[in-house]
Amino acid sequence: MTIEEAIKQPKFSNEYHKLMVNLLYTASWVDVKHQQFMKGYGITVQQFNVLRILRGQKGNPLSINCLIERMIDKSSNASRIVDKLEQKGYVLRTVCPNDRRQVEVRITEKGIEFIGELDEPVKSLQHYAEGLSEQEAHTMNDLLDKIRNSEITNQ
Amino acid sequence: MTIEEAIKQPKFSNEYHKLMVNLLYTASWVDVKHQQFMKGYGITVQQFNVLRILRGQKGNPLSINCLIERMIDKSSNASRIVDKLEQKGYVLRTVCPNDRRQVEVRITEKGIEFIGELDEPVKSLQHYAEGLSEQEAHTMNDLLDKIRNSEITNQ
DNA sequence: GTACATTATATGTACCTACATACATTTGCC
DNA sequence: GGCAAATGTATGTAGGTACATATAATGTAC
Repeated sequence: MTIEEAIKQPKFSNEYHKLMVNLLYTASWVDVKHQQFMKGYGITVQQFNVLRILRGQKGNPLSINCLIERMIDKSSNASRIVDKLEQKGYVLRTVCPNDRRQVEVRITEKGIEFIGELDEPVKSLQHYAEGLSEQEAHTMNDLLDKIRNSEITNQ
Repeated sequence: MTIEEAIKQPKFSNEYHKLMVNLLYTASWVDVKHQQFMKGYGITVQQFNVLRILRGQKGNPLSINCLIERMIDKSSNASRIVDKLEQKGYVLRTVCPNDRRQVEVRITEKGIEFIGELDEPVKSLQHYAEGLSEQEAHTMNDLLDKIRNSEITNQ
């Protein structure tokens, strides 16, 4: 299905307008796929991403602020996502002794086990990109970076 | 800024994983830009999109269902978005005489005037894509379509 | 034409997000 | 040390989203 068919708009004013719509539409489409997948494991996409970031720290804790820096969607509320993960027993929160304003968040054994079970099935989500050749994926990565970085010249 | 820098992840397991993250991150980035812009006009992105769809109908009404088909984010609640637009006086809702289950939504004069004021400034949002050449934009549109359409073969 | 399924929209609910604000702690300056 | 600014996190609130369900109108089989 072309983007024109997907949103029943026969034509766009130009290739750039079409690109903006296509980008938002496709990302939303991918996001919904992720949501549906995660739901089956009783976790949200954001919670999963935080858990995966923490696992990547290999036992070292991360402050809430550092967590936000590493999140894909930085506008969501990291504090409350950590709340949910703590309730599930997947992470532990402790006040940092050096700076008592900071909170050290670290993944628990239970969290590591849980996310480990998702490693294989989660790879299937990548398959959505694998309709592209590696060259095409590379091209697209470059173009996405280029969109974000053309901002300054366009102000 | 590369996607690696943006989310402080030094490397991805492969180009496909990177692409999924990059796609979601970039779309969220663009969406935030749109949100911030629309906020200045007292309207949300979804409300704006609905209003623009209705204007495109050139006076003809559209049912809620037809509206959903044309929306970029189909999972949002069209009924309540129309509520908000009706409260602002930008659209009118009437029961369809032929099928009294359906609701005909049409844009008002006030709505047309309002959205007309946004035509020029809204073009600036497209500029985010204009860091790309027309050829690159075209390539990217094709690749985005390809991602969504490779689904079937990946099931 | 009655019963049942289908369609179109609206609404209730729980959760999520954006943003403003609060609160505690630390830092820098005098 | 005392005070203002900065920093890090949490929370309150309004609104948005996902999904289940409700309501009403229409279509269909008999």
